[in-house]
Amino acid sequence: MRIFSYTNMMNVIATLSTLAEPTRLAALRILWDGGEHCVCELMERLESTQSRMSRHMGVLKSAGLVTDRRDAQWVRYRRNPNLPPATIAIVDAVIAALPGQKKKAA
Amino acid sequence: MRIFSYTNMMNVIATLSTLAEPTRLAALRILWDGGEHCVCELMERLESTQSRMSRHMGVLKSAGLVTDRRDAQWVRYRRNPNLPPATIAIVDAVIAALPGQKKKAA
DNA sequence: CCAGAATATTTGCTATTGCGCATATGCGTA
DNA sequence: TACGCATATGCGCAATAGCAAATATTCTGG
Repeated sequence: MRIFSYTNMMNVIATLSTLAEPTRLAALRILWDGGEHCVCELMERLESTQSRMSRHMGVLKSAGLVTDRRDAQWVRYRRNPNLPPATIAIVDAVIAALPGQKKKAA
Repeated sequence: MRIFSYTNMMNVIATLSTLAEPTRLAALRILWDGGEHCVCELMERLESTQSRMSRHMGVLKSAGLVTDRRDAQWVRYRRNPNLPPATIAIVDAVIAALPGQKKKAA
């Protein structure tokens, strides 16, 4: 396993493994709207634990998918505005594959 | 972690974790052309081991991404022709994100 | 039936991942 | 400074994934 141009292939792999976790994917989906969301909000909406949520956000962050900003006692996370198009395409496709939140039909 | 409509979300997660492995992703990329490829070929091209390659192909298969067919002493794998569009979109995006094999420019 | 090629699978092992719990840290206010 | 809220992190644990080596299985040709 040394032939492919790992240099970059591994970035893709990293992105994929980051996405391949329910809580993380759900969080990213929420952040994908571009807005800011604090850990506490995500925690509530995803019925997760403080430590778990924080940890997962850390993973998303170190994968470069999201950005954080300290605002008083909160930390606001949001979708990294500088993602490479290829990465955006992947996340878009993944989120599109998720079951929608079923708005009521007309 | 019980609120989201897991039923289907987990399928996406499964697909993602399947893709999140270098050897598997590289193999799928090869199979993505729609043609048939035996394990021995993949093994060679990816510089992998017999057991490793076989196992990874098994994972791709049980994830529903590929199909296999026995042909004499070989087993020919190929991209599952009946993938749901959403899955195809994901794999397309992922493969597009991989470093290309650099054809010589004009 | 036998030998050999191509695949699959079992086994034992190591590394990684996700979790909960407890604790630490940053920040605002009294 | 002390307290409380929001978030991060250290730690030990259980489950999972991936690997190599050995063995089993399937099929072909003789």
